[in-house]
Amino acid sequence: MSISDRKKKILAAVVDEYIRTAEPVGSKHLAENAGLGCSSATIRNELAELVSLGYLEQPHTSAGRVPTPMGYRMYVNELMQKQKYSLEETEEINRRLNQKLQELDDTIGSISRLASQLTDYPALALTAAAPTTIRRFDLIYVDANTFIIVLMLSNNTVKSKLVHLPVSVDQPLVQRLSALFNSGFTGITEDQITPLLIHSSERAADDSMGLTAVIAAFAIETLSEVTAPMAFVSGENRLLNQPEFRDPDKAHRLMSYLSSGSYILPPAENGLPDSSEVRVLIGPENIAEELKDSSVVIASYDAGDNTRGLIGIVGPTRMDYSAVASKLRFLAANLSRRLGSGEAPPEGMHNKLIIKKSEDREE
Amino acid sequence: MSISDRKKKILAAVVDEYIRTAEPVGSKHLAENAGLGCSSATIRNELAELVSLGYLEQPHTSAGRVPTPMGYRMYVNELMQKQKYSLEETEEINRRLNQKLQELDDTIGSISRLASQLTDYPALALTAAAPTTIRRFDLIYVDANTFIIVLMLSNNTVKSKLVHLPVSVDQPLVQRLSALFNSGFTGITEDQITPLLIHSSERAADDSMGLTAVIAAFAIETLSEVTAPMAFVSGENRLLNQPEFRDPDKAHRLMSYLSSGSYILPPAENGLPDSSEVRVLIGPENIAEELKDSSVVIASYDAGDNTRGLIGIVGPTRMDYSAVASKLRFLAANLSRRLGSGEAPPEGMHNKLIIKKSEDREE
DNA sequence: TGTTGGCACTCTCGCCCTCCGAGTGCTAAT
DNA sequence: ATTAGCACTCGGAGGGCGAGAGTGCCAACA
Repeated sequence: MSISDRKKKILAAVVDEYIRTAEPVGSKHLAENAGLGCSSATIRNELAELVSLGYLEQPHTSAGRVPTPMGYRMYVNELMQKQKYSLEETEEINRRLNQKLQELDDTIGSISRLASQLTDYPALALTAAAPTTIRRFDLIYVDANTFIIVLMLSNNTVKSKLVHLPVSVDQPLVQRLSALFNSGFTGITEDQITPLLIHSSERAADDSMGLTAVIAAFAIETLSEVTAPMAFVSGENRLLNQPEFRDPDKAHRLMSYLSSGSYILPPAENGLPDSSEVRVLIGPENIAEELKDSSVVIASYDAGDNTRGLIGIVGPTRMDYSAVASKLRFLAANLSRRLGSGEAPPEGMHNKLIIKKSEDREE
Repeated sequence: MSISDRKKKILAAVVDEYIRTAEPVGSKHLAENAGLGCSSATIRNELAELVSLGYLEQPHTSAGRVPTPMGYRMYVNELMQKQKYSLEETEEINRRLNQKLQELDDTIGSISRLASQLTDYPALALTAAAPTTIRRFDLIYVDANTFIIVLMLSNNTVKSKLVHLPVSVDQPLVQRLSALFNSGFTGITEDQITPLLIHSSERAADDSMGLTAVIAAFAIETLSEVTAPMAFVSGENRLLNQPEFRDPDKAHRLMSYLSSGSYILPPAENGLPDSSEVRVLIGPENIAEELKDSSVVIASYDAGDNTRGLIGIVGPTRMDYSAVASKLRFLAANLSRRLGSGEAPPEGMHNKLIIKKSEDREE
């Protein structure tokens, strides 16, 4: 069912105003400021209808109107004007994105921090699990009791580890193991590394000291670490800026849910949506009980290596959807461009001589 | 100046009770529950004196007494009874410590999370900067456009990185560079890697493609990363459990200070105290304005490699000093035992076949 | 001299009540 | 269909009141 054009205008004005002020908005105020050419009485009539249609509600008789989740939904779907960035803002975000990405480790954490700083809401970042294999295996002999394991993974990262041994090994054994793992353990996923495979390798290498097991364990651990979905939340405390979270208990409930790191996305979103579209989950549309009266805005980006990452912003239902959505869209698009696309990730920028470490944190 | 024995008992009782209830404590209540054999009137007299001595104060006439920072200081220095753990608790902490340390990366984060969980206050973890050098350099040739840099550091960790090149290199060059770096760049600290050194190496290696600069940049970056003091905060939201932070603004101020990651320790503590003693900073003893009416409990531990780490707990001045201090002491002692002590860190436990990943997060 | 019970006093907190104003719904006029 | 006017409603701020907790002081007592 469609509603009149003027109703839409009024609804949009109500949502905009409520987002700005967090206070129920009345007919008179609307008539004066919203610039639609009619009097407060007319608007009152329209408002009454919007209430009975379910788009608005009144906290109590004779307070102004407040959008319902359905009202927000309509706003997000049809009425919201997409925000464009000025050149300076774009510049600013880009600059900070660059800065963040230079701190190459903990990328996911930086992204979520950046998103939170930009929007002034709590942010979360997730990465999906992606099947990863070992592409290359190296063992570096250091001394009789020490060697280094170096794994090059199919996602073009390298993991390494120092191993101290209670027993001593000789260089030939290390080389033998290296060759063996390179042929037997590359190109397979974590669950293909079976005890059987380990055992047979052990015999093939003539390894009586359990080295094989140690190396295999590191391989398994590394793969499971890389494969595991990761979650990161930051800026939880920004919730306290929002009037709807002035109640410390309420704030605490949501904050500890957020930092618990266990999000439940609605089934539809579960597979980390492919499109670079921004999704909005309003109040009861969320599955998690703790989010039932909050909203979440999610964007996904191409993290390279067939993986999609996800950035989300959490806030009250009265969230500035327009601003948040466009910021998230921008961020996701840029991340995709930088991280994603094809086999060879743009290592280029890491190769440059980057000495200065940026030390800025939140605020 | 020393105070009478009974005054001390009473002061201790007041602090204990106030820590428990967060409410001013009155003479009658004290007479009935604190088990010192005298009447409320006597206690009133003593309380009045304690007030004039500066150990206690009254929020207003005819409310109970509340400890002043000076009162807490006395409590912490002399009156507080050190809490002993039951066997089960010790067991429990040990179990979780084991679990945490198995997730070998992000140790500092895990420690702070664990501390926060144990105490139910926000926790922070810091590591001091320690001079670190490169002990060994390896370059692994992958293909004409790709090689891996592997650095073994003086703190017995290994860092590695994949480098993609726009130009192609041959294996001999890579080997030449490897040898060169091994002789020229090991055993020196970050600031000894000068442009001059890089330049002369470049010529020595006959490297016309700037590879030397790339590798040197990684060395510098890695060293500065490892050397840099790190900070980590977790459980900020637990502040909201404390009645003194029911005011969202107050809570927000402190929380955002905490997550800003810039602590200022009093000069005395600045060098990360050597002793494994636990320090308590009460209210105004803190330098940072934001901490003036909160307290911080700090313990330091031997993180190996001549580095000391620091764990801190932040809470209201009415903090359960006794419990927090003993938990922190226990944690620090255990960490020292596991991480610290001498040249060869106990890698042993990492060598074991650890496959199960623990997935618990906060709460 | 130190301790105790008694008593009047003080101050906060929670409660209720009232009043004010913003905003509504309805009706009659345009 | 829109508007102006009007009576009505309801939440929130502000003021007054009473209860209760806790004190300080005093006089009596060991």
